[in-house]
Amino acid sequence: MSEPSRGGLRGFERSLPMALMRAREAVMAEFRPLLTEHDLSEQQWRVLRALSDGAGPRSVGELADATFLLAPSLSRMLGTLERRGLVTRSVDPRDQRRSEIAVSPAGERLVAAIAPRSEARYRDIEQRFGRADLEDLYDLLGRMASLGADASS
Amino acid sequence: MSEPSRGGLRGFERSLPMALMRAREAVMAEFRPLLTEHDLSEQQWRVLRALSDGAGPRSVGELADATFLLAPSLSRMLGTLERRGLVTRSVDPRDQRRSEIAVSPAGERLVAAIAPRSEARYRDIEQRFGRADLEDLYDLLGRMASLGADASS
DNA sequence: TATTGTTATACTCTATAACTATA
DNA sequence: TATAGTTATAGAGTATAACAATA
Repeated sequence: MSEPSRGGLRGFERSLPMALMRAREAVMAEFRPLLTEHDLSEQQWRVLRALSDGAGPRSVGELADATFLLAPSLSRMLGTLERRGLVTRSVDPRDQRRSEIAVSPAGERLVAAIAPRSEARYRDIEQRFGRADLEDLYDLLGRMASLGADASS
Repeated sequence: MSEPSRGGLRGFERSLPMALMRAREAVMAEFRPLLTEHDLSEQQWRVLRALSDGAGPRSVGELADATFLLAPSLSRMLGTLERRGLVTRSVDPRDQRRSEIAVSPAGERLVAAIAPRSEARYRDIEQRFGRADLEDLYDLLGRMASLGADASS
């Protein structure tokens, strides 16, 4: 039952990055219109979402790690979001090299405006996909994400 | 057991797009060095991989759908890959508006050079992750990808 | 001397629209 | 008149390096 070899390479359907991308695209198709409506790119939404996580302000570096954005991209984007009044930047008093990034009240209102409709989409997905299967998926994805965490080679 | 509401929004760890992205980044971290070594971007590799799928030549539109690239991006990229001698473009005789895109022999050699090391990474992932769990993951991802296929609303 | 964040630079990809040539 | 592909254009993100301020 192993895949036929095509130049020694598995079929495109068995490419793990592609399988993850196809699933992500299908999910994003549910959410993207919501973001477009509020003039937010996926990346900008990742930043706002990370900052609304309840953990409070974060440094640029921490935010970059959490959102998979490079520091220079993030730095420029924070300028844009700051000019739109959605986030604030302030110097960390304990280490003046650091910036503390936080969501502004206007940013919180924007997130609060999107949240209920986002959650409605989640309920819809959960209903169509099945709650238990969704839990399994989160579990497997979490394990896959931490695969390399202990790689020694 | 439901997540605490943060402005009505689930925590960042329970974001499905982010869970998919974290998993994909972890997987790509295994493969990216291999591509960089051969001066291929992720997107270029997707195209070569799709074309090496055993199904033979494809139109630009079919390729765009398969790789999640927009036609203009793909069109420019095919020019690059053609100049590098990795793909060929020829007019479909039955419909002269269409281009038939195929991998060249040099492209096949490049894929064949990458394939064994790629497959070795897969074996490593399968070993660390577990074969059965990997099957489950593929299965769930496939179902998630086809979620919207029958959406009526 | 190392780290944090920003700026500089070049390139790739995204996204939309306009255009060419076929159908 | 519609479709397939390309070209044009603007903008956003990726990636590296260089830089300023601070530690």
